[in-house]
Amino acid sequence: MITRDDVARAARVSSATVSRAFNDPDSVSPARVKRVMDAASRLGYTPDKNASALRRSGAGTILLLEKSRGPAVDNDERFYRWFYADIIRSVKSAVDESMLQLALHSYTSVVDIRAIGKRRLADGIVCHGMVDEAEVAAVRGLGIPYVICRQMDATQPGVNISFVDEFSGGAIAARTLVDAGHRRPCHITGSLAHVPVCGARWEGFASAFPGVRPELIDGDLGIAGGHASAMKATSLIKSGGIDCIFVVNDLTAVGVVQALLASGIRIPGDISVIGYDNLPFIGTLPVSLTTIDIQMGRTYREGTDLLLKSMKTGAVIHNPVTPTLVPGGTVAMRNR
Amino acid sequence: MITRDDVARAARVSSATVSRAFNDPDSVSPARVKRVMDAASRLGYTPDKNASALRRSGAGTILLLEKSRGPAVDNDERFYRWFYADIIRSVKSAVDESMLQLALHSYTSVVDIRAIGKRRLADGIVCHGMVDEAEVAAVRGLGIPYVICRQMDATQPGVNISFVDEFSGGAIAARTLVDAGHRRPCHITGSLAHVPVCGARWEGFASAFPGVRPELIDGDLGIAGGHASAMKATSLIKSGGIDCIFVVNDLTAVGVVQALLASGIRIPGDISVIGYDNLPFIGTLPVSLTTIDIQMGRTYREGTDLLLKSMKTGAVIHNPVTPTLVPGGTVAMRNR
DNA sequence: CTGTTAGCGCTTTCAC
DNA sequence: GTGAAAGCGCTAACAG
Repeated sequence: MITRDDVARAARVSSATVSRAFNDPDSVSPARVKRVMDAASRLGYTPDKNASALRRSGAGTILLLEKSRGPAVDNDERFYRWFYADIIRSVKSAVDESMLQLALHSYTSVVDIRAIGKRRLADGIVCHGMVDEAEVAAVRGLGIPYVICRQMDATQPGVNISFVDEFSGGAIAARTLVDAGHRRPCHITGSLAHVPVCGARWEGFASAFPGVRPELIDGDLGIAGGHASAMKATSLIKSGGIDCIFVVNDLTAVGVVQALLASGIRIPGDISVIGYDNLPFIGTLPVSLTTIDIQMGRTYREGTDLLLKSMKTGAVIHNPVTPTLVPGGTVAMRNR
Repeated sequence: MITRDDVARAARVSSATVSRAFNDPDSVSPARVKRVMDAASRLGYTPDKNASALRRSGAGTILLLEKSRGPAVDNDERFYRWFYADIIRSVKSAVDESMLQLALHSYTSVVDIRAIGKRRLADGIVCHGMVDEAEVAAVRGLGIPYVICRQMDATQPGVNISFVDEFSGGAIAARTLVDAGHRRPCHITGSLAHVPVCGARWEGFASAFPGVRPELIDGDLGIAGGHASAMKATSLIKSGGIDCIFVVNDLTAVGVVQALLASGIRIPGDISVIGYDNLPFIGTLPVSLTTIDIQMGRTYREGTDLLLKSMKTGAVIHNPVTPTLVPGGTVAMRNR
C-alpha cells in the first residue's frame, strides 16, 4: 500500500504539500505540483478515500436515494427497471471523478430521509425519481446538497433538479412527423389528467403542430389500453381523418401496433406510428418502432455532475435534458 | 454526530467495549452488550464506516465487479439488463448488514482486475456474470476473497461461485409438463453447441422425461429465430407428434408464440408452451406465458452472504440456486 | 472479560 | 508557499 508519505518522500516535499497538490493545486507552486504528480503516478498512488473522509469529518459519500420497493411491484415499475442499469452507471461514473464514494440508500418514509441528516450519512444526495412533495421538502430540509433526477420539472421554484424535458420530447415526436409530411395528427394516451408526464408529452406534441389540434384518444395506459384506443382510431384511419399517431409510451404503443396490424392496417403504409421511451421490448413487434429515447442516463449523469459542482459553489441546479429521436421503420414520408 | 465515545459514556463502559459489542458480541458479557446496544439505539449511534475501514487497514469495501459495456450494446444485452436492478439491490442489502460498503467497479481487461489488488480497493469481490477463464484466474490471483455470481456452475474446481442451476431449471420445465400429462415433448433452442446455458437447460429438460427423447429444434435465439423454429414445428403439432414445447428463453418464446398463433394453432389447446427467464416483455403477448424465473436476485444475495461469511472462515463457496416455476396460461392439463 | 493505548492515512490549522 | 503537528472515529494488541 502506497501512502501519501511515500509520495512525499519520493517528491522530496512534505506530506501536507502532497495533500494540497491533490486537493487544491493552485495553492502549491506549479513546479512542486508536477513533482508530486510525477512521483504519485510513478508509485501508483491512490488517495485513501476512507482516511480522507474521516479527516474531513464528512461522510465521503454521495447517496443515490430511492424509494424502497416492496415485493408488490406493479407492472409499470417492472418495465421501467430497464433504466436502472443506465442510471446507476451514470451516477457512478460521475462520482468516480470526485474524491467521494457512491452509496445506495432507500427509504420508505420521510422519517428515513430525516435520519440521513442526523447520521451524517452523505455529503450529497442524488434523488432517484422522487415526486412526492413531502419527500422533496424533507430532502431540502436536510441542509445537505442534493439534486433530484426525474422525468419532470419541479413544481416548486428553487428545487435542485435535473429532468427529462417531456414537453420537448412530445415536440420532437411532432416535428419528426411534420418533417415527414404529416398534417393530420392523433395522440393516444391514458390517464391524461392524472399523470403529469402524459400531460407534458401531449402538450409538447400539440404545441408543435401549428394550426392543427391533434385528435386525442385518452384511454388506458399499457398494452390492453393501447389495443382499445387503437380500435377507436381505426375508422379515422380508414377515412383519412388522421395520417399519424404518436403514442404516449412504448408499452401502450405495442398494443396499438398489434391491434392495427390485426385489423389489416399497414404501418407505415396507412398510418405512421411513433412511440416513446425506447424500451427494448419494442423489439418484440414485427415492425421496428420509431420512438423517442428519454435520455435517462444523461439526465442522471449531468445531474450528478452539477451536484458535485454545486457542493462547492452552492449554485441552484436546473437542468432540462432533451429526449432524442430513435429512427425506426414506422414513420413514412407523405406527399403534402 | 454521535461517536462511539458518547455511547461508551452513556453505557458506562470503555469505548473498546462498545467496539467489541458491535463487532464481536460474543467476547463481551451479555449484560454489557445489552447496555451498549440500548445506549446506542437511544442515542441513534451509527458506526462510522470510514473510520472503521481506516483502522482495519482494509478498503472497507465490497466490490461489485462487472465487465464494462461499451456504447455498442446489442439487443440481447439490453434485455438482460433488466436483471440489473435486482442484482444491485440484492448485493446491496447483503452488504448493508456488514460493516462494509458496496462499491461498483468495472473493468475492460485483466489488467484492470490486477490493479484492484495493488490499490487495496476491496476487501471482497462479487463478480457479476464473469465467464472468461482468464478473468476468473485474475480474480483468484488477487488473494482477495471473491465470489462469482452467474448463470452456470464453474468449469474449474475450487472456484467460489453462486450460480443459477440451469440444468435444474430445464428439469423443472419438464416436470411441469409431465405433471400436466404431457408425453411428447419438444425443445426449441438456438446455438445449442455454443451457448453453455442453452446446453444445460436442454440437458435438464431431457433428463426429466424418462423414456422419451424430446424433439429438438436448434435454430437461432431471439424473436426471429423463434418464429423460424416454430414454423418447423407446426407439422409435428398438427400430426400430434408433439404435445408441448419448452423454449430456451422468453425472447425466443415470444417469436414461437407469435408464429404459432399466426398459424392458427391454439395455445394451450393444441400445444402447451413454456418459456424461461421471466422477463416482463412476455406481457406483450396476447397469452400469459408460463415460464421459469431464474432467481437472479437470490443467486446474488446468497452469493454475497456467503462471501461475507467466507471472509472470516475462508470456506470455499459453491452455491447452486434452483429456478422457480412462474405459472401462466400456456400449459394445459392433458389426459394420458 | 475489560480498559488503556497506539495508531490507520489523511486534511487543516498554525507558524514560519 | 511550505512544513510540523494535531487529530477525525475507530480497532487491535496488550495488560490486567
